[in-house]
Amino acid sequence: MEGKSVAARIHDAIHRLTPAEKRAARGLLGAYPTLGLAPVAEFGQQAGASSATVLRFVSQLGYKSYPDFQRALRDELEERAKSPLQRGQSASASASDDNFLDRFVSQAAGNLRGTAGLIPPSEFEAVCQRIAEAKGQCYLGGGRFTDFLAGYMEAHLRLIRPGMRRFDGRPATRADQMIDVRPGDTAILFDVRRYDPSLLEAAGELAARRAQIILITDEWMSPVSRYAKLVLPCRTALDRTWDANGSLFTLVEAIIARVTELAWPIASKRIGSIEPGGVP
Amino acid sequence: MEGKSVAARIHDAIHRLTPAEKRAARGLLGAYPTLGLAPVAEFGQQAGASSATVLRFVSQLGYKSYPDFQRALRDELEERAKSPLQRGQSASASASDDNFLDRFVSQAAGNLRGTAGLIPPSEFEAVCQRIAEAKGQCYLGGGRFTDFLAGYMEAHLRLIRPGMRRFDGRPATRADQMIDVRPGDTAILFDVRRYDPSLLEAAGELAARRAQIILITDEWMSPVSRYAKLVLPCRTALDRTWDANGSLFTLVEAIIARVTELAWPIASKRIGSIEPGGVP
DNA sequence: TCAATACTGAAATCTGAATTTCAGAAAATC
DNA sequence: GATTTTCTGAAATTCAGATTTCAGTATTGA
Repeated sequence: MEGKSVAARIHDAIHRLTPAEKRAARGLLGAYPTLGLAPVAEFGQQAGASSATVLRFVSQLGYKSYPDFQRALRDELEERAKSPLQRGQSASASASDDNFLDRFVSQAAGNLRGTAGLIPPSEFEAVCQRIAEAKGQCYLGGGRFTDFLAGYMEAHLRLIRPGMRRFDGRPATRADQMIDVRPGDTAILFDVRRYDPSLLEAAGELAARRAQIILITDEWMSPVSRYAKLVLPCRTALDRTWDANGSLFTLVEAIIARVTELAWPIASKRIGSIEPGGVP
Repeated sequence: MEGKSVAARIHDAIHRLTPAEKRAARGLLGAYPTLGLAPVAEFGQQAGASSATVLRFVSQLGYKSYPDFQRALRDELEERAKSPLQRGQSASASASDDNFLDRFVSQAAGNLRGTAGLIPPSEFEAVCQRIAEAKGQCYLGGGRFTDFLAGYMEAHLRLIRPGMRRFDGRPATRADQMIDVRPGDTAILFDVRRYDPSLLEAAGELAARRAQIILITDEWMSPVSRYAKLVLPCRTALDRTWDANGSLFTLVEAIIARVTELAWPIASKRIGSIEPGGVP
């Protein structure tokens, strides 16, 4: 009884319902689930029944209160949003059936699109400008796996601006590097679940030293966000055991590209001085 | 101003928001639109802000009350439910116009799709099986930037199978590690342009020692392919100065996922012995 | 036709959620 | 480093919406 969808409960209960209650049921099924998320009075009006009737209807469904019923609807909605395959079953189902790579890739593409929706353009822009300004030092660090993203990012940004530094190795050595951190410095941290406690600690220390923290994380939001000035959350969910960090990687590349654009006057000189052939 | 989606209003307003209000904004974007349909108190708690802050956030968005804001969300939801087919075009058409991140991301998604088309399923499968078999050693290495991909891949595969080794550091030290290579070993090499001459050299050496080379490269095909048994080319083209390696990264994750699947009987034991909590 | 019963919605009540206030904390500015 | 300003959440207040009551209306069965 507990884990049943509201729609299913309606179907179970419909024969027990009185005429006015049935109107409520029909109304809800017709505008599902939005009508149920409205206040009782509106629900009633839309469905052609009184508030009292709607309430009786909801209680017939087995919910002990109207808010309780609404919570169930919200949970359902959330559930549906999370599952990656709610639309286009025919198209994607046939394509994905046999081919692992195709299926994986289309999920990754979905995460990418989701990420673009999750990050406000102005937030992205603010991050890039902060990096391109090249004021003070810019530190980078990540967790067990994400550390490689930090490394990749550093390898690129190093070419573009001075003052890039990476927290290398284990928490122990981190403390040494902290002493150099000064107010106004920037720190780019990567943290996805399961979130790294030592990184949280490091973030606290950085915040205490007035460094501005840029956090790149997943949709469940690392606790580091507490200390971060700017947060870029990425969609990483996958229908398998582990999450996928591809969206973080692409975000990193987007940042690199944008920062390069912004800092071009300086960057072009730096790059030119390294690669005598010039820039392709 | 009237007919604007809530998400759009958030994007407009986000730079005016205070830190705590931004937490509310991100919380909502992360669980859109369900969180906004919950009572203020719950919204606040979920997003890590107080009710008062959530209210201020909502009013920044231009709604004169919380119920008013919720009505807007419900209307949007209803709208979306009514027209199941014309999602996307209005959103993506206007978005790609001015928005750097969206544009970048949609190119990256295109590369992803292109990559799936470029790689024959059988080739992909062969690579994964080769790795999952776990016969002999498996070496990893890459160029200046792609080395981080090798690192990322190793960090994961290390959990799944024994015998993972990474070529660390500069060409000089590489020679040392070569002496351990035996016939039947596997080497996974990453090489995108401009192709790394030292990697080509290493590949030659590996081939001479009868190691089987798996090459992950771009669509212009590294010269290493000369020595490789299996080649996975990825689309990396971009309409800007540099190429994007996001598709390589996602390919790496796809391989990891598939290998995990194939090697599950062994992998689950290994992982269980490291993380006492077991696999999520 | 007349009870007897079930159903319904208007109005009263009452609970719980939205809103406002305010004092302390944090950040920015000088 | 001190001062001003802004930001924030806890607590008080207000208000809207959920719940209950009850009288009127429809329905059923004799």
